[in-house]
Amino acid sequence: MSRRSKLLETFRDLVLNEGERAATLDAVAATAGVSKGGLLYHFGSRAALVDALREHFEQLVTEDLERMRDEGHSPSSWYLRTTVDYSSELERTMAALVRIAPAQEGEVRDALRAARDRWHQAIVDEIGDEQMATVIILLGDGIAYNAELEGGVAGSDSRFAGDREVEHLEQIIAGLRTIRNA
Amino acid sequence: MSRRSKLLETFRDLVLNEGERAATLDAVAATAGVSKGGLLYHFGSRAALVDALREHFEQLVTEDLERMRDEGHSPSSWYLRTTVDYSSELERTMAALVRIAPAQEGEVRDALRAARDRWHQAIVDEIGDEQMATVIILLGDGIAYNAELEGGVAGSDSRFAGDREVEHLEQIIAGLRTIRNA
DNA sequence: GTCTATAGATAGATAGAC
DNA sequence: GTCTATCTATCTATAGAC
Repeated sequence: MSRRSKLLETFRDLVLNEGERAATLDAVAATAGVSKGGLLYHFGSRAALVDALREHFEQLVTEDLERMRDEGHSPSSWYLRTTVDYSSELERTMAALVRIAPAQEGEVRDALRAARDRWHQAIVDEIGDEQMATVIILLGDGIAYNAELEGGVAGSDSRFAGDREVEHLEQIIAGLRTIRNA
Repeated sequence: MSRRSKLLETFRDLVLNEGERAATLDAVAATAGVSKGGLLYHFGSRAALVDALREHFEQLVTEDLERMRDEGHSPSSWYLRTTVDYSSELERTMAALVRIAPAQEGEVRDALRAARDRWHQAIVDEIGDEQMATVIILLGDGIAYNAELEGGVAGSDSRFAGDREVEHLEQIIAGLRTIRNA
């Protein structure tokens, strides 16, 4: 991994683990084992770190949707199952952006909204039901929220954000679609 | 409203509107129209502001549950309908605590978890179905997440967090419970 | 209770050596 | 590309006048 990527990952993890306030240039540099000058060579300002994180997120979302399509996954199932994997790069990057969004100009929030709408559309295309698609998106957001509350443990079997929970959700959604299609 | 309450509210709104990073003692004092010394008389440190916000949240949750019970509301419906009202003191206080949670000791996260579990239990007591109760909690969390993404507009008719959306959710949940009870 | 003044630490960022 | 040194602004917090 390039040094630049390593620094961006360190920034992201500090935002997630210690909060936006603790993710200072000093902290990023020290955690990544580099001097502040070294960090500032790759990212000329703190805002540049945020920008790079957003750009990385947009790329990850595109890759996620491409992979979903190329491997022929069901969008609704794919969305719930990838959302629950809080250890993935996509989920961690998105969670970090959600944290810092209010302090940023509109671009970060725009990127988050755009990603949500792309997933929503993919699910609508699959199941042809706007409201059910919204339910699935909301459930995914709820899972992510609760995963964060538990400290973001990957593969957790928490009552609110575990693997088993997703299986229950899928059964419930399957039941729902049955009655709505009847 | 007491000056102390006014200052706490200002801190909370700064966290929500500008982010944790911008909610400094200087900013709180200036926004509330008081000097920094005046602020520090009421809250001896920044940590004291966070503590007071958490205590206020715990009290609001208790009042919310008492009101729900005393007025005889359906817990699942009450939860979804109060969650969508992003302008309420409870929702704003909770959202602010979610923002600052990672930077805090365990107490803030404990309070958030405890509140979630109290609402979950109330819904389980109503509908007698653990998994459906979890679905309702997750939908509520998803609504809150999306309300934040839209800037927390009260009474919004957003596709993801509006009043009409909650009516759809309630119809869907009602349908679900019908088939699960059959 | 509220203020001003100020201390001491830390923030983001620049300059220039290597 | 990475470092040290340093500047300036801002942050939390204290002291003490009113």
